[in-house]
Amino acid sequence: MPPVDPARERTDKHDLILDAAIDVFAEKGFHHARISDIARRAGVADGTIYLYFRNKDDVLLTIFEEKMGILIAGVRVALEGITDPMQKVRVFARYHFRQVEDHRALAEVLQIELRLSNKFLKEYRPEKLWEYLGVFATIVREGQEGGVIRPDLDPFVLMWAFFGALDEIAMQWVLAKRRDKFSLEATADTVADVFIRGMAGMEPTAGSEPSRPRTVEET
Amino acid sequence: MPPVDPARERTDKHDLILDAAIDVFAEKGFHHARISDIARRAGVADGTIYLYFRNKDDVLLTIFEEKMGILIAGVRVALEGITDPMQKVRVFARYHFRQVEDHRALAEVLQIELRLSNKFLKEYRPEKLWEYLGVFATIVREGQEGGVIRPDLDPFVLMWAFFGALDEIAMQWVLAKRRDKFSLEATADTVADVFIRGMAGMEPTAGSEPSRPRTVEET
Amino acid sequence: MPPVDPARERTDKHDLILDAAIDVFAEKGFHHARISDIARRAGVADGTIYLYFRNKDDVLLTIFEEKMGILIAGVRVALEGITDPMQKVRVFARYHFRQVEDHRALAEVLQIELRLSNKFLKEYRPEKLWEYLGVFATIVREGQEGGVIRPDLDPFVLMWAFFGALDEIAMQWVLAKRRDKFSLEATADTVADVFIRGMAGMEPTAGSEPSRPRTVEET
Amino acid sequence: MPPVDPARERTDKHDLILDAAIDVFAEKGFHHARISDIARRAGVADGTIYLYFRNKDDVLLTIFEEKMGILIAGVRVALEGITDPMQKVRVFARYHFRQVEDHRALAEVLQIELRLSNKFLKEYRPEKLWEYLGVFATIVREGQEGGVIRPDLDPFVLMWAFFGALDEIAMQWVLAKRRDKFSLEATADTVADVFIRGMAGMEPTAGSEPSRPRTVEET
DNA sequence: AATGAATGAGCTTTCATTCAT
DNA sequence: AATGAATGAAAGCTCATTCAT
Repeated sequence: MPPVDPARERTDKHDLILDAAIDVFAEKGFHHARISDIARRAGVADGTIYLYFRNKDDVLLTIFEEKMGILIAGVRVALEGITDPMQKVRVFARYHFRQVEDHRALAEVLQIELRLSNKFLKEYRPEKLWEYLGVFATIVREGQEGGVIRPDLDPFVLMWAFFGALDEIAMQWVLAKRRDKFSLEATADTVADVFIRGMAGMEPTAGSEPSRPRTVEET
Repeated sequence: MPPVDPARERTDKHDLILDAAIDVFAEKGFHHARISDIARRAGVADGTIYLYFRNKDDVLLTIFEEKMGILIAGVRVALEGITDPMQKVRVFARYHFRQVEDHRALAEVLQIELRLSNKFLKEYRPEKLWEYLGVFATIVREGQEGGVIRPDLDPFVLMWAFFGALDEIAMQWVLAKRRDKFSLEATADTVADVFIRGMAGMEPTAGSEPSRPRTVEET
Repeated sequence: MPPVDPARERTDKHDLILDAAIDVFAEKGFHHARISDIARRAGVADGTIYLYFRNKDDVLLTIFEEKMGILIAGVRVALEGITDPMQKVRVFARYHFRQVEDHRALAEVLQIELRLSNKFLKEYRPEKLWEYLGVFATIVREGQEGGVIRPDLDPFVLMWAFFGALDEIAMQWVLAKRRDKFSLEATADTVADVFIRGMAGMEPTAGSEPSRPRTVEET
Repeated sequence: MPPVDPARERTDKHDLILDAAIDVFAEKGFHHARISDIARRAGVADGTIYLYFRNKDDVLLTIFEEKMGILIAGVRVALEGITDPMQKVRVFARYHFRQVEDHRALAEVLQIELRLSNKFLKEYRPEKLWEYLGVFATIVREGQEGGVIRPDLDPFVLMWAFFGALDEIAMQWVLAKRRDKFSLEATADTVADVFIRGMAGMEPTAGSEPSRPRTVEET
């Protein structure tokens, strides 16, 4: 008699390995993580990992692909029904930090290890990251079309800047020895607030005119 | 001045190795870089590297320590004589990107490789990074004391957010296949502008108004 | 006769696997051939192979045993009715090369792979090979008794020499990129001719004189 | 103070490894031989082997190249001053067997393991083997020009046949449990004798005319 | 009988580090 | 100080074999 649901069975082991890998990668880093570490934590034999993944790199990439897919779906759900772009920015920030808080190990892996891949797995294009960040870029564009965000700002620059801000803060939170040192939720509001005001529309503060920024004197 | 001075001689080889290491790390990544690669590029024997550095990690850490020291000194010089905190923010952003542009290999190493070293992240305290960013936190605090930055914003959160924004954009610039795809200088202004407006108090001080940021020529 | 007979069924799968193994061994070599390759080519599951054979070595050995058995039976049939020992030599050579030509993959396996297995060489006694070659030794002995082959020649030495000659030429033919480069049949005559003359007694019997060997069309 | 002769020093370790490899390959076969086996026997570390050879294959190929070079030089010296082609054949056979006798392990490696490479290292052309055998082909051609060897025999076919005969006998000698079971020297004479007579020239044995060889009846 | 998912031992190769010269 | 040959630990991956179904 076969298992109740072989597909489910397979999925279980696949996921089992991925979850073990996330923990191990987060703990020791991708390069220091051994396949045998992942296997042991997943409760399978070393060779079994190669039944589900081509190699160690493939494990990392699959983590990225699958987990980012969930993240993207999640942020879309979180934004559903919200019409105010500025409110969307706040929700995005909070959602991001919520995920970091709930999936600390995953956050570590995605933040740090993936950059390695991004750079060294030459052929790999992190489409999923672009898709996730594209959600933010779309918010910005909608805000610009709605007149609440200045149209002269490049959505892509804002996208990277916003993500970089969130990412760096998440990193510091992850690295912090006392994890409760600061509240990610409150921080989300701070960051969202600064960006919202910074991107905000055409009504410039009264009585001020931009100064020419001085050129930086090179050292 | 003849190069006979032994101390000078030593320093020369020390720097020679570090500069070679920066190039090699940037090219192949820390883990794929071999000591023999560095030695060959520096024109010394493999063993010689161990006369100047404890091990491979030490080479990376020393790069960080020494180069961040220079970076810190440089940003202080760049900010000298500027009194307006908002202007300082702009200068900081421009200075940061100028360094990235002028020292691409170093930027790659500091941005990516350093984060990869778990040793670095979990045991090593990057005091120099804190010192560099502390310059920005001080700007914020001065702005708050001067009433041009809202006092309810946490300078540390702003510091990490600002650095994260700069860092992420620098990363994208470094990763971009066509390096001239977008102007880091214009982007510096955009990011600084958003933060300046975002952090601004309700009663703006004259001269703190951002300049028109130039639009990035497509991603 | 219906194929329902279980014994017959078993034999079918047994042969199916052996034939698949011959192809795979010839293609990739014994060591590079995977059990799963053989299973796939035979259209059975990996595990099924272990129902018919003890292990991978056993597959190779069984190929040898069974195919050599057929070879031996075949050469005996080919020699049937021939009385002249010298003519038998010629027939043997032609028969051998005909088999190589008709069963190229099998020839490759028997020639090359079998020798590689140290197990085969040092623990296994290739009785079947001795039996096959024994046919030739018998021819020689009969020739010596009949006075057409010099009695001072050791039949075993001649046996190995003759087989070695045939085998080496077959190997070159198998390895040749252009398989039609030379005719194995003509070469069979040349080799047989040299051995017949070389072994001939001083007072030749009529009819033992070799035919003109055809010249090989370039190497 | 450097070693007396660094080149000599290097050569020593190079040769040390090759000689160890010959023994190990002969004992366990190429595929079952582990690099660590070779290293242990050579008295060096595993990694040292990779300072002198690219990989395991390269060790085998180098054995072939270098040892065949010596073999070729040796057979030429052995043939020096001999003018009679038939005598040359005898000397060649004796020389070959002498080498097998004196370098049993090497003979095993060259005979068996090399065929694997020959077949599977697709790009590899065993030029040295052709060069060695070419010496024999030349003898045949000279004999044909001198009228002592029938001109209708293809020198290449004879070359492979002769080598195959020697090789097979050498193999049996190597495999024989009682190594003194038969004298290679006497056997050399037998084989040479058969070939010499078999190849011999235009004076056919009196009173005999070649019969048409019957066509082999296929099984 | 048949399956094929799972196992885990086995081995080549790399490269940071050492140390005799 | 400098060299660079030598070291040897370490680990990713393969694949013959097993066994629960």
